Amino acid sequence: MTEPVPASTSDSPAESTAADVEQADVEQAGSGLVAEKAKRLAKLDEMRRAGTDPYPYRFDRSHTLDEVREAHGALEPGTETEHRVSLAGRVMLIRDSGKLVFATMRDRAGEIQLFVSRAVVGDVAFVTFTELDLGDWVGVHGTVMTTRKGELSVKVDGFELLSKAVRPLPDKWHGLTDIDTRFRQRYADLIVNDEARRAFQVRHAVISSFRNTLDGRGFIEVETPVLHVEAGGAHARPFITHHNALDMQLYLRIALELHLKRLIVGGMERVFEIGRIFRNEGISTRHNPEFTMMELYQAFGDYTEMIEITEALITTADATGTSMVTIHGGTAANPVSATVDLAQPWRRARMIDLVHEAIGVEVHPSQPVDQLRELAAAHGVSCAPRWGQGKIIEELFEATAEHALVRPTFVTGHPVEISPLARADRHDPFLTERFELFIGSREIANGYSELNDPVEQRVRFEAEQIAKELGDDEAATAIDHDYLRALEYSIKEVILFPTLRPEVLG
RNA sequence: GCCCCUUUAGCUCAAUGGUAGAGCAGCGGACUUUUAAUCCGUUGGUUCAGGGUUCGAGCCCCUGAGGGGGCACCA
Repeated sequence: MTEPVPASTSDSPAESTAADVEQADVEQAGSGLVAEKAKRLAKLDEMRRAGTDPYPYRFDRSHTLDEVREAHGALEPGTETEHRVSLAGRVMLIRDSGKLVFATMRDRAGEIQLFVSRAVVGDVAFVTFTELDLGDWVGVHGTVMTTRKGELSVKVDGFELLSKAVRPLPDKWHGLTDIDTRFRQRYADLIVNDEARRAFQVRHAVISSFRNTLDGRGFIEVETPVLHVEAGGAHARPFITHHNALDMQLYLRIALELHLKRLIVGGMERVFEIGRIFRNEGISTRHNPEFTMMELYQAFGDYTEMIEITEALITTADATGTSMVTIHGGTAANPVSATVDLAQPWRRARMIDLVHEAIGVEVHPSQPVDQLRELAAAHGVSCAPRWGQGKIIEELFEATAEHALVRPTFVTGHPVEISPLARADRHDPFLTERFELFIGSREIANGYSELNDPVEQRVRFEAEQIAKELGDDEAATAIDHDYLRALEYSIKEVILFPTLRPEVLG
């Protein structure tokens, strides 16, 4: 990054040039990178001496690169048009063949080839163009054409540097592969890795679709506090912070739930929030201390309606333009892939039935606990002494059935023991009206008919000894409502700047 | 937190304990339809850090740091 010279400084650019500053670094480190930067900084000084601003204030483009491709993508090879365009983009590749230079330019939406002929732009401008570096941003003027091979190009007749890149790009073919470097220098990752850019476009499309879908169903988007007096709504260790004026300890929220429920109490009937939450736990490729979660709550419905909404949210968010997707799941040792048409109805199955399918033996929370313990042991699941039937069934499910849930599957009927907030199944008092959506062997959504009997809720909480959840009683006991906690985004590939250990800059 | 793997040029990667290399990028040269352009030449290194063994360490040993994977926990 080049710092602009402050207007008040008495140093003139000629007395203290960027190249001079860099020269000290050359002597210090002497690496190829420093030498390369020094060359590019010297070019900047040269341009300024010649009266050209290497970082001009503005460039008015006529089209984005995908617009040009859309309008002229069908041109026959060897076509010249009169269509004039002004385009802006970053120089990604240069192919110099003497008196003719080809360059690949890219903006956020596409790429196009620049056709720069010495005979067209003139000797001086041609040399200037060949002095561009990979990574520079340029604005070009010219006409749309195709080469003999049919490559859509712009025959450049004028151009200007829009922003000089002082640091070289990563390998033009391999890009950046080191995951650590990709996250630390996300800007470089976004420049060279198509998949990195695409992930965030898809993420935006999905969230935008969620908003549209919920808006169409009468949901209101809200923002609730991030700073909580009590960190509730989930089981997780919170971040602790402090408010000076109140001299009070506060927690960063670990869930959206508590305030959204209060809004249901207040009669808003249908609300949702897409918000950042914070959990002070381990960091891994799939766990970031801060991540985005969506929760939505609807009064008067039950969990079957929430299942329907969940399926609609995802099938409507066709960010890829097709309902056919390939899903990767299974385990690391035994990966499984499935190509699925999301438009087909998704399977719904009770947890106990999935366990039955997997091990060939029927299970139910009403069974004697010793019987389930033996079954668990037979499948390599070691049980803690305090575990009841419900917990053992869940562990059996995770050990024997979960990995096979590659296609979207709603797992329902979780045992009461492991679902302290869910209402009992109206047909089976040992189970709850709850679901978890599994896609690719991973849980991505969770919801239920909420327990709304205050006495029963208190009994459950006390039985579970979940002290932190007790703060939720006020909201839970005041009204009759159902809720869904739905979709969560959890992988770092959709987080632009994941939390990393501080980098030591040499 | 535990186990395994890993860290070499700007990037992607090599290198039996015996002079640290290649491709790309960069630099110089040739080329007016290339497209990872091609061809010829060429610069560039605190081999993550600190100790140790050895005549000699990128390589072996110890300690530490960063990263990746797995387990545990979760989302």
